[in-house]
Amino acid sequence: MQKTVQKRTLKTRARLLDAATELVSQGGYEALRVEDVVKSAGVAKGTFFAHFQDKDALMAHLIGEKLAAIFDQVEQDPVPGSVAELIQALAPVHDFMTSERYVFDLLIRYSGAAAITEIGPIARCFERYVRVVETWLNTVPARRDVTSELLAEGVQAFAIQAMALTFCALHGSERFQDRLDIYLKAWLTPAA
Amino acid sequence: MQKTVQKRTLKTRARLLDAATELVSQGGYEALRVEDVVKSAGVAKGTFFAHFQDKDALMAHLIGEKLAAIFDQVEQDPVPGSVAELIQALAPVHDFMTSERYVFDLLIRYSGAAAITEIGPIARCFERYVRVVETWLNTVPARRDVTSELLAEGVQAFAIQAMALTFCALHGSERFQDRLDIYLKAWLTPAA
Amino acid sequence: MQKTVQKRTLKTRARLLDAATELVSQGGYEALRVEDVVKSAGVAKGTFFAHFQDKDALMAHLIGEKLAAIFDQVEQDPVPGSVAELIQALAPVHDFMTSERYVFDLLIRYSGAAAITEIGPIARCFERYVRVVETWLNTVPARRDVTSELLAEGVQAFAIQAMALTFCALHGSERFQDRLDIYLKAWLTPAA
Amino acid sequence: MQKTVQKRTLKTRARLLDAATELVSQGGYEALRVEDVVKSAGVAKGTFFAHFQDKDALMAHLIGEKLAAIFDQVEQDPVPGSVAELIQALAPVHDFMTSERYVFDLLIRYSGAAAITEIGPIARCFERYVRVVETWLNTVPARRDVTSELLAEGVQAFAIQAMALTFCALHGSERFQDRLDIYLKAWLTPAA
DNA sequence: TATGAATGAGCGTTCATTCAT
DNA sequence: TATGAATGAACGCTCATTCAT
Repeated sequence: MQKTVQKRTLKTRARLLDAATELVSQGGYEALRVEDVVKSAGVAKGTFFAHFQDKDALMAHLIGEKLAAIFDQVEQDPVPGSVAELIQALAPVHDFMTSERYVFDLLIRYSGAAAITEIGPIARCFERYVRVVETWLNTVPARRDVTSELLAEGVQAFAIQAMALTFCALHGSERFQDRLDIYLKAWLTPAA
Repeated sequence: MQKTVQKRTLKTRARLLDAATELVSQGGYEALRVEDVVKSAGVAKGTFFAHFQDKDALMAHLIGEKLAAIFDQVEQDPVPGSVAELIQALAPVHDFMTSERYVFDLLIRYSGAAAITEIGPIARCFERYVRVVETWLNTVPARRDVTSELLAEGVQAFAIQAMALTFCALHGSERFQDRLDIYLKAWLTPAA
Repeated sequence: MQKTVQKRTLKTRARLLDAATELVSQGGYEALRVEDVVKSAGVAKGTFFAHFQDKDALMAHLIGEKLAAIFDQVEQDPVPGSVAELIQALAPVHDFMTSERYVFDLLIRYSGAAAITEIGPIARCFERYVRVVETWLNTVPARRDVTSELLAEGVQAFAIQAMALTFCALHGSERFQDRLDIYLKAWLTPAA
Repeated sequence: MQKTVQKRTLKTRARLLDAATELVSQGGYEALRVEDVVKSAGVAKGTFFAHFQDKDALMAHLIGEKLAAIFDQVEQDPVPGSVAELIQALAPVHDFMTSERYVFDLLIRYSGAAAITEIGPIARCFERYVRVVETWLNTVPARRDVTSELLAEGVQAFAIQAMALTFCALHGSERFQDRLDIYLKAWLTPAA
């Protein structure tokens, strides 16, 4: 009996997520409204909040899920052997992160966001970002005087910096990848 | 004739800003209400929106102004001679930036925010951040194989990274300055 | 389940209407403020707009309701037996219609106003006006060469004409009823 | 010197009227904004109110002017010899009056409107309407047991009734002229 | 779990009109 | 006469979230 209930619960949750995903694919993340989600899923508004703490939780779930899928793909690609290849390998991640100003802001906001007990899906993605880059640094020529983890965190910091400047009228025209390339060469390359 | 008009305009604008500043000093940025501002300034609501595009524009102005004042102060302090001193010198800036979650979010949101034609006050502050650090790098021991500007941009990137983690349940407990210290030592010190 | 919900909805709507009616009785229609209505009804502003498209919709409802009540009363009065008595019988209706310039304007504006699918409450009242007069024409001596409905529509046309002139500086002094009397005698009386 | 001033005054007034007329021809009466008028005329807002009591005064002027021009034309057309021809002859007037709901409402509102000392341009038009029809009634077969003026006023009343029903969802589909034809035949024709 | 009406605080807007210069 | 910044009182709206059923 409990299983039956759980099944129904999961089904409702799935319907909400499906509806939300569909709506996002049509109008983007920023325009997503809880009302539209529940209408599209065919449930009542209250039901939504029985499944998600709040709208941000849904948002984080959707974006986290999407990023996880992107990382899954990225990790199947060939391992980069140079800074340029590393940037290229991360391109799908960065593209998504800058696909909407709203998405970027939310990612930053939740970059470290975690409830006290549970790590949020977005925080997990940033962790994964670091983990993946850390692994790649075994094959990418880089300085060895600091830990790979620190280097990877730096890559993330520089990527965020470059992405932020993408949205800036002053620097928007400069290419994101070119900028990141300069940053990462300086960060990763051992000073001769 | 034109001057007369401008004088009145400037006076009204000043009254709005003064009122807002006073209110912020009492209740913080997040709690600021447009209605309170106009009431306190003794002007009509319509007048507010004749002076500021929207509430965010006022917010950006206030925060930009505040940061400018902080930089004015910081630039009068002794020039730092080490990474540790550099972090210390920037402390007022970072403290303000992390004083309210709301402030940090708004800063990130408007970090590159600028209408196509005019640079926003916050974007200007981030520029100044880089400029100031760039100057300091003349007296702080740092690698010289890349431009000071690039190094300064990196300092900003790492500071933002460290600040973002400040708000994170996972890393909140670690001291912001310790984290930044590690980052900047790795970034600025020439890899042997 | 559906019934339960409807009951609450109806109750809220009734509270809004009661509050509005009370406020109108104190300060008239023109002075009615949405904010006062919701405050007095003890509901949220958002709730108001969930029940009424906009302020005008409430206004139309209130005025329609009031007119309906007046007609209810009028229809219980003795059936008129002459043009003079007909005018007298309609007096409560005309009095209300000219009680406030605002009311008259709104009546005209919504006299035919109806969403494409639903007939507005005011349009319904104008229909009722014709219906009632039509009935009376059985007992009021009048020409019989045209339908009673046509005659009744004419009575309405002349009443509006006379009411409009009531608000006119040129004719305001002339008595509404005298003017209407002249019109209706000419309209209803069979030309000898 | 006084003449010079007057000339300038008239010029400014003319520019305001020209600008307003042009804007109306583009966007209709309802959408006309004082701000657009002054901008287009190249004068300050305050200047507008030095020339027109208020916006309604401009509106009344514009519409009155337009109607006067229409009557000028109408009076040059052949004198009607029947009810049908009378309706046809008035068609340009009625067309304009129903061209915009806003125009119709304003006409009704000011149908009798006149400041205590000066008759408004719209009131004048309604007077002219009656005068013109009154004249025509010499050549149109009509009852003679009441004054032509009364008959003409009735024509106006029925025209307004028919126009109002034009805007009504219930009767909008029925043709205005057919309706008016029925009304006027009953009104003008001596009851046998 | 599900329902969905109700909440609620505040933002942005409107735009004719006024008034000090 | 001309100027145009300022007025001002509502209105309409937003929309995530709550809660009684």
